[in-house]
Amino acid sequence: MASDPRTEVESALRAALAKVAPAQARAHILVERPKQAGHGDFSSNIALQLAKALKRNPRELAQEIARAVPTGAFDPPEIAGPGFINFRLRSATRLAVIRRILREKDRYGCSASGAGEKVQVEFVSANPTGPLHVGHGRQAALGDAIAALLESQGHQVTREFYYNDAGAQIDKLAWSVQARARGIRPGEKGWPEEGYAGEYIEDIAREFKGDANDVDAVRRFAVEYLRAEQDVDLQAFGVKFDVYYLESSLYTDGSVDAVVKTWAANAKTYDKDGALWLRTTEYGDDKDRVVRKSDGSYTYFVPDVAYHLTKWQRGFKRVVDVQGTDHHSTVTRVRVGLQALGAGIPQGWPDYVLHSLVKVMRGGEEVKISKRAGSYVTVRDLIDWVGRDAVRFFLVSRKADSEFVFDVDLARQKSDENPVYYVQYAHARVCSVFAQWGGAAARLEDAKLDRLGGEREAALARLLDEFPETVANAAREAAPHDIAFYLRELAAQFHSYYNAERILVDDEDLRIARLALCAAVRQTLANGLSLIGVSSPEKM
RNA sequence: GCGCCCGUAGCUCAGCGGAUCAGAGUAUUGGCCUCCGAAGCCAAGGGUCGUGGGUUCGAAUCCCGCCGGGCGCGCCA
Repeated sequence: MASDPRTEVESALRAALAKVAPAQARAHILVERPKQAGHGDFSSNIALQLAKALKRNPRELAQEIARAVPTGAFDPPEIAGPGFINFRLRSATRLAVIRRILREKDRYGCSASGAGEKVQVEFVSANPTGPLHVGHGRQAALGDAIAALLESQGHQVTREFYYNDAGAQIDKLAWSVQARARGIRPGEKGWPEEGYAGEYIEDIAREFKGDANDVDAVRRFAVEYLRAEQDVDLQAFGVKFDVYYLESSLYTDGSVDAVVKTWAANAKTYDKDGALWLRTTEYGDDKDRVVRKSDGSYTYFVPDVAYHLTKWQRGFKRVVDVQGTDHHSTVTRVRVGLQALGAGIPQGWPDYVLHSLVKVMRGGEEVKISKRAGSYVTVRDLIDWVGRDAVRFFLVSRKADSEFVFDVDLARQKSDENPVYYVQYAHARVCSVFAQWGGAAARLEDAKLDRLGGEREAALARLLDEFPETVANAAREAAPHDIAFYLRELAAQFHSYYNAERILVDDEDLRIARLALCAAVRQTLANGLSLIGVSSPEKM
């Protein structure tokens, strides 16, 4: 079976290089996809890279390499600009991707490069002290998409949610609910200091039927209540977790104590001011960190390290933690704490995807509060305002570390100009053409693809061929926004094609060929949308 | 003050292991439905890529300074 076009170009260049410049035969060959169709299907700057080392004029060198390239899948390459070698595929080579997509179906874009390796994506990890906020929404959209991307590359992925069910924040929650159950309102005498003032506290207090004096019972009820509520929201968002990991379990099963003992055994700790300290400065931290406070309790990062140790012990060679940038100081500490265990964990492990916060704009103003949560906009608010698909598409269409302004009016009132509808519409349009055609899909297998000689058809095939490497790259970089941008581009190319050419023409061979191309577009759109958790409607 | 991140069209953002990288969407303006869905297409205007240096044959992209913004700098989580 023929390899894909990119590989053909790479190996052809490699062969040419062996002849022209044997000393550089092992040089890294970068093959790019030119943005302008006029520059062909693939392009390499190898002559520019090697010109200096070989003391050659780059254009002449390029010329020589180009002449030495074995052709077959493409036309003889051309030299352009300062010394680029541009490759134009033969039409049949380029269009072969259509048959590949129709054959691979929903596996198109997948690969086996992950080889079943266990990886974990931890995201959301919201403590059950209130409804999920928009930041959690961004994490849910990012984390779920990153997990799907890793799955597509053959990894065995675990989606995990970690939460603190027993700390000081939870006590605050319990006291707030308890006060509310006793009829005390926020700010009144007897209201806990920095208590939670949202309307949901009142709901929980009203639902609680036990003894309000039993703060443990109140706590259990409130945690259970909020966990259930968060699950409802996550379900509405289309996100499922494989594992919910409780921080409290790390204390009860001895993991936390074990971590501290290991540090001590490794001589990484010392006593000072009645507290126990970890020598994190040995690993580049600004200053040493307290492990056990003078009151005997542990600081938060100890269970954090214990938790990550369990991830390592559970066999996850790659772990991606999705968190807000406000947690970036924990990155160093967790990694350092793991190093100090001497467990053979790599220095840069785990990976972190840190996202900036989301600012919600509506009616030209920033929305800072919601009725239910009090001090912030919730995931539920966003879903109610613009729908799940739009929320998910919007929240993954930006790099994680860029601040994101979520314009509710753009996503809602002008829904026809919303990028998610633009992409979905392309999908629905193809479906509509097929509905009108009414033929059997099997007929597409024999499509005479050589009938597709148009420039727009070539452009579409080129773009379709890029999908697998786009997915692989997005998975490697944990960057779902690449998929969102790809989808918009593919939808644009398709809409343009659709407006320029009629699909259901009288010429049967041409009609079937065009339908095959459309089917490939539809499949690729659906595969991409699925990766970012957005539906592919057949009608809109 | 220190650390990390970010400054690219009016607005929201891609591109940043250098070249074929000045881009998309939106907004504005002008065209396109007796014909597969106009939730669409075609076209125009709009940016010295925050700023000043440096490295390079070549910098939005790499390095340094400065300015502006975000986040973090607890025996809080």
